[in-house]
Amino acid sequence: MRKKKPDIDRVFHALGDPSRRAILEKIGQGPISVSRLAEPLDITLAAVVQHLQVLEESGLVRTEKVGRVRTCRIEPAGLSVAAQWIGDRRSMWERGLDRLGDLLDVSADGELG
Amino acid sequence: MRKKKPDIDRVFHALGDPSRRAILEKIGQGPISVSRLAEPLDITLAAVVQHLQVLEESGLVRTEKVGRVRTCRIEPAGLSVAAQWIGDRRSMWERGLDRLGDLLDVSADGELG
DNA sequence: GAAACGGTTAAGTATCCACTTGACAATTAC
DNA sequence: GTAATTGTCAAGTGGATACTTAACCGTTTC
Repeated sequence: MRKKKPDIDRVFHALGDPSRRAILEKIGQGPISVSRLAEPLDITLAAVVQHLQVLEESGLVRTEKVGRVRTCRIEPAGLSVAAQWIGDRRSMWERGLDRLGDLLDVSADGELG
Repeated sequence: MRKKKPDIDRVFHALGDPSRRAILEKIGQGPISVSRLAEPLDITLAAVVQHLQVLEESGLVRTEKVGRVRTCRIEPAGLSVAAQWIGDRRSMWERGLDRLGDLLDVSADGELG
């Protein structure tokens, strides 16, 4: 099955790694350089660069090099892809459960955006 | 780095595989048995069972065995975990792009996507 | 009881993936 | 120019992961 990666694949795969999420969150606090990103992370610069490549290809991050410094920033549209995929299914399935809900035990749930 | 998997890890990792998403969507149409799930999928029953294990451990799917038939159904709370993680970051970052931008060291660039 | 059905499990394989090291390139500082 | 800074690239390693086959177990059907 393993072949090429559609967008949604890349995004979810990118988000599935804790180091990558840590990097994302750091970048989310504001534009930042690669080496500053690597400092607190317990992995080598090279590893961070590889993660950044994944994040960039997935559309979650945008980077730009000026002089010898590459600056990373969040690309919010990337997360939107995932958000929409999830949102679509969620509403679909929750509606579906309403129909069957009478027959099943949907008694105690308070989670709904 | 690779160690234990927090919830969010499992969910995103589970969603990162196309076969698993296909399985999810099928289950989303209504409760279904394992073998009926496998039929259209071009992978063996055994592989489907393994994917189901991942989906169940991630909280995206719930299964129940009656007699010799295991019935699979969606567990909407699983997706909620992912939805919330994304939602939190998304609003944070979108707000952040308006405000934090000029407070931090973004001195030399005024261009925004 | 035997055969068919529905699923489970174990073991093996090939690929992917996160990470490292180490050499190198380009920019900035001295 | 030389040295430090910042990042890039290539190759290698170990472990995870997606898949297969094949033996097996419990359930239903005959």
